[in-house]
Amino acid sequence: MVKIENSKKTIINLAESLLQDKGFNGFSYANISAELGVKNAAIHYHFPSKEDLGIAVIHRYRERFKLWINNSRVKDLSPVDKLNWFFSIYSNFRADNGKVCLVGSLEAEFNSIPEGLRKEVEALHREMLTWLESTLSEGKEAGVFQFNGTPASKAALIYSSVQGALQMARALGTKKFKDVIEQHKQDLLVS
Amino acid sequence: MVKIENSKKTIINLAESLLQDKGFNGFSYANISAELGVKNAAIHYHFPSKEDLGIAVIHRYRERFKLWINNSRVKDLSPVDKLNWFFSIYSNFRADNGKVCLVGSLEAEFNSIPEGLRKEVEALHREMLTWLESTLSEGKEAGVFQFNGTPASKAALIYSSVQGALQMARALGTKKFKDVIEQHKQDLLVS
DNA sequence: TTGACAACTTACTAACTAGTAAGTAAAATC
DNA sequence: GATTTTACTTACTAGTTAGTAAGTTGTCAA
Repeated sequence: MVKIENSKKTIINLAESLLQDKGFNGFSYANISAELGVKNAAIHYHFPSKEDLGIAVIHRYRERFKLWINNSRVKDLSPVDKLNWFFSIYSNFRADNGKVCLVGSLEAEFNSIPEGLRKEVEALHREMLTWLESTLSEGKEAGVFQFNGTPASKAALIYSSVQGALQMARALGTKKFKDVIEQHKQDLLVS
Repeated sequence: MVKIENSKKTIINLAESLLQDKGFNGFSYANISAELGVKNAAIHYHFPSKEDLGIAVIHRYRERFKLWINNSRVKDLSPVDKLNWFFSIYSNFRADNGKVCLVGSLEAEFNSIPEGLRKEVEALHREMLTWLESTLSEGKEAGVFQFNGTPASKAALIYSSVQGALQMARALGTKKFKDVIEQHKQDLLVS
C-alpha cells in the first residue's frame, strides 16, 4: 500500500495546480491519483466528491489570503508596495507558467461547476476585491495614487484586468501580461 | 428523419452559445443534438470532431468581427463611439445573460483544448487587440482620449479587463461589469 | 496484545464522452 | 425515370468520468 505524505495537503496542492492549468472540467481524479501513484478511491476517501475537493482548494486559498493581508509583512507596507505585492502574486510563477487566477478559471466555467463551489468562488472574489479597494483608497488619500471614480470600481477594473491578462498571456505570451501591469502603474501612480 | 434548418449555421449558433455558457469542456455533442431533436451522429456528420466545431465557431466570429469593423456603420464612427460600440458588444446581452467572451472562455481552458482551436483563438485575440489599439491611437491623436503608455498596452489593459469583468459578473452581478466599463470611460475620456 | 481507527486497495458501476460504420430516405442532378 | 448526393438514423465502440462498497494493512492507544 502506497502512503501519501501529508495526503490532504498534497492532494489539495495538486488539485490547485490542475485547476489553474486545465480548469475544473479539464481534470479528473485519475490525474491526481496517477500523479501520486495511488488509486482514485484513495482521493475519494479524502474528498468524497469533486465539489468537496474544489471547495477545499478555494477555502484554503481564502485562509491564505486572509493570513497574508493581516501579516505585518503586507499590512505594514505602503499602498504602492501593497499594490506591487498584489501584482507579484500573479507575475511571479503564474503568468510564466501559463497558470491563471483560481477565481478567473472557475468563473469562466461558472455555469458548469457545482453550486457549493460557486459560493466559495464568490466569497474569495469579494474578499480580494475588498482588500484591493481599501488599498486604493488608502493610496489615494495618501496622495500616491491618482484616479477618477470610486476605489470600488477602480479595484474591480484592476482585478478584472489582471484576471483577463493572465488568460491572455497563454495565447499571446507573458510579455503582454507584463505590459498590462506596467500600464496599470502608469495609470495609477502619481509621477 | 428530422431535418435541421440551416443545419451548419444552427449547430454553430448553439455551439457558440454553449461555449460562452459552459466552456469547451463543459458541453457535449449530446447537448447540441438533444436541443435540435436529432442524434449525435448528425452533428458529427457536419463537424467530424469537436475541434472542428470549436474552430468553426471562432472562425465565423473572426469573419463577423472583420465585417463589422470594415462596415461604415462602425468604420466611420468617431473614436469615442467606436469604443462605445466595442463595449456594447459585451454589455448588451452577454453580461446580462451570464455569457462571457469567447476568447476569455477558451483561454481559461487553453491548456485543455485542442491545438488547432488554440491557434484560432490566438488569431481572434490578436485581431481584436489590433483594432482596439488603432482606435485608441486615433482617439488620442484627435485629443478625445487621454492615457499614458502606448496604445498597444492600453488596449491590452482594456481588453483583458472586459474579458475578466464578464467573468466577474457571473459571481458578483452585472452591476460590477457596468461599473468597470464606466471606470474605463472615466479613465480615458477627456472631460 | 488486542482492538480500534485511519488510510488505503480491489473491484466494481452507471453514466457519459467523442467518434465510427453501415444503412435509409428525400432531394437534386442527369 | 434513374442515379447520385446530402442529411440524416441506427447501432455500436472504446475510453473516461465520478463515485461506491467491501476488504486489507499499518499505526497507535489502552
